[in-house]
Amino acid sequence: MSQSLDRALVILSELAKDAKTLDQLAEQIDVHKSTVLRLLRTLESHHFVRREGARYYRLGSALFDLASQALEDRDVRRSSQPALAELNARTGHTIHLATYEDGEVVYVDKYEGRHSVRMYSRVGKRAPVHCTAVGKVLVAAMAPARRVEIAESLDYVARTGNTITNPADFLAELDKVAKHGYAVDNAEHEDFIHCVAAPIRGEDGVVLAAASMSIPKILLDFDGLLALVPELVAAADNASVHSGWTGNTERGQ
Amino acid sequence: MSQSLDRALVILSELAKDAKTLDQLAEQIDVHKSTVLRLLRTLESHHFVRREGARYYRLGSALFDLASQALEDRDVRRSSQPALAELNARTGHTIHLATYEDGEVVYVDKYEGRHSVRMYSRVGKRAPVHCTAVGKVLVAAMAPARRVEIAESLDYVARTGNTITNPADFLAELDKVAKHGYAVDNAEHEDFIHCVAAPIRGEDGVVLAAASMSIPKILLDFDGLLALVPELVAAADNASVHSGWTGNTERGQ
DNA sequence: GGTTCACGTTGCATATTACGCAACGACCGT
DNA sequence: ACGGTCGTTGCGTAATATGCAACGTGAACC
Repeated sequence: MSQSLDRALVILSELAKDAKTLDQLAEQIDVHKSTVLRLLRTLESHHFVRREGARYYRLGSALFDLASQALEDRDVRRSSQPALAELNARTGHTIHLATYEDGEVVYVDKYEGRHSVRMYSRVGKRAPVHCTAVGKVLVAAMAPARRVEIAESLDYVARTGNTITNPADFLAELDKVAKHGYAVDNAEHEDFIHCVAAPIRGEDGVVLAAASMSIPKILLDFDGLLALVPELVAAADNASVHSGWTGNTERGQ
Repeated sequence: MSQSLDRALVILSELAKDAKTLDQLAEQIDVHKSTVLRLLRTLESHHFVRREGARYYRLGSALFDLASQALEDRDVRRSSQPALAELNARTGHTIHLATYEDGEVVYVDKYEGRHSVRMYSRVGKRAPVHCTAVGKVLVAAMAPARRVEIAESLDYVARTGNTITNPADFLAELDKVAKHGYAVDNAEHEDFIHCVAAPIRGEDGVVLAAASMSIPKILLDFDGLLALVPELVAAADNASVHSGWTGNTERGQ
């Protein structure tokens, strides 16, 4: 809708990948150097980008200034922190905290695992709902009608051989998730990793977010993964309590 | 330089303070609603803002996506992490990691203290160099000529009764800092808080960043603060080693 | 249940604003 | 000293963002 703003935002995404020169940027987004220069100058004046030496541009400090304010808003993040940090410290596995945002999952927090297998995830990154444990948990928490609506609007990109690729299977999976109170991603997103996830609830039992543990398959087989479910659910419930959840703890099987 | 982009960036800062409605934003930045709406739509399409309900706008996930990428770039942050986290865990005090960026200090990382006295600082926030311990450390590390240049370009806003308010005093302070290898902020920035800071060095001894401990005066008097200097310096040196510093450990007194 | 706000939203005409161009200038390497 | 590679500038043009006024929509109130 606003061309120059749009271009500026594209520039920011480009710079996120790597520091770039004016010419490189101009070529990549296919606009004249002078235009890019003007945009960069405006961005720079607000500290959204900074120059490195004479030619390179990098993302600036305003980004993490705004980001840390934006994150403080997300109360789940803070209230879940102790429980998740503890789980991470005790198990040494990678923990993600995620929320649902129009058709996708957004990672709101991440606790790096000790066995640092490079995982392509990051706070702020988005991922599909159909092939992630957190995605399943979040959608499973919605009203049946909404589930169907979402299930039918998805893209079902097959990330691995195990990825669910049609609405019917996805809805069936969601039923299971809703019944059991946790979700599994059996290498449906990335080939060498499987995950379990559980919901974090706030007042009135509304699901605010989902917490997951991601473990390389080489490190733990599927049965071993399932054995971790109780620990994860316990941590998620603990986080729920700190997030305003007052529902009964003896959840019906 | 680019009006619409400029306005959009202002909108983002406004939203950082609090979620706002279209009308509120239009009034605050003094442009027509329809204009704001178009900007918001573009921002929304890139996930820089998100709608909350029908009327409220909030900062979106793209911000922390970019921010975490931007922060990963700043290697000091990662390499200093273990040493600073340890110091924070052991002492329970608030630790800041900061870098210098055109005339100001930028907080790159923060480890919250246990005695959670509300401090008005945040990752990404900027602060003046003349009244912060980290600022003194960073400027003191520069060549004498550059120090003078900076000292003369500063604003010297008096934040408290102790704030240094002229170039001569600031330069004298910098000499002391350079000589001792650490800096003190004796309630020069905020009335009830004093700090100590030390440099973190990389290859060739270049100062990459400064680490500081901030402590409420009620909790510890000035002598007590000074007594913490060795611990801080040790942690900073440790961080230096992990940041590529190979200089001699027996620094001349 | 109807009336009234308080918003968000749309289409359109205007000129302001951002655009691309081409020439300039700074810097670096040879 | 020369060529090349970038960043930078001024300018005329027209595309683009703007403000306006009218329209929807939802909630609140009587």
